[in-house]
Amino acid sequence: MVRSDIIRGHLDSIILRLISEKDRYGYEISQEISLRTNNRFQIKEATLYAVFQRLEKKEIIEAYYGDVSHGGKRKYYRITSLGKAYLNELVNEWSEVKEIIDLFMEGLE
Amino acid sequence: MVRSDIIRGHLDSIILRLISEKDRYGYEISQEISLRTNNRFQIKEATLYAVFQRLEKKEIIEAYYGDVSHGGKRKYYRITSLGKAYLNELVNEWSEVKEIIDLFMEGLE
DNA sequence: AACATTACTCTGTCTGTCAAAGTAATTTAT
DNA sequence: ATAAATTACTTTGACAGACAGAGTAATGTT
Repeated sequence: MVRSDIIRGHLDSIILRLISEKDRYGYEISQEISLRTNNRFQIKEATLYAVFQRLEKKEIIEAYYGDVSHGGKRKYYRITSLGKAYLNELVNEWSEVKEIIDLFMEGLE
Repeated sequence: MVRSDIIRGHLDSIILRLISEKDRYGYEISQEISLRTNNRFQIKEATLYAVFQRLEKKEIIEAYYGDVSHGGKRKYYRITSLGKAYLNELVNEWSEVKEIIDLFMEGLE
């Protein structure tokens, strides 16, 4: 299980990526992250909803209410065009971050 | 220039790596980071000295005073054996983090 | 003498993450 | 039928890491 303070700062990217594939709701995203990472990383509920608030405020995502199929009322999020541009930036930033940190981590494995 | 909140959490790794090469003092580390990253990343002074305090408290590094060659009195840091083990963990953690984030970022470049 | 550079320290602030506790609806087990 | 589990979202308060800004002090340059 990876420490969350090491993933810190990349949550926007992860969540945005999932929403960019298709509209999703919170609980679904949390499940999907656990699934895709094989439980090597799990996002905490409080964190997830804090990210939503932040991204919605910046108009990177927008919300609408969906079905009440299993349990509580689902709140879906879709990515805006601003959000798509932002995600693109984040992807580029990630390659640069990898390069930079690798500069220091290489030769030690 | 990479945002610092995206490097956040990796500063211990970067700094420890530099100290593990040879004993170093703060100002030197700050210069070395700028140099190696070609100014794509610069550590802020306040942050650097905060990292030192944290790592010293955990007995991952230890300090001693050195020359007063150019300007202020230099405070050198060396890595402890505990620190070497810790750095090793951090290196492994970094490969895992890369894998995990890449899971989400791939197919978008 | 004045200024730039080297070198470290401290205080207060901001932001992201999270634990904990709560609300509410639906499904499953007894 | 009803208790328990699961699905689903929200809010509050706390904590840790990063940083701006201001300060101290010695040496080197003009």
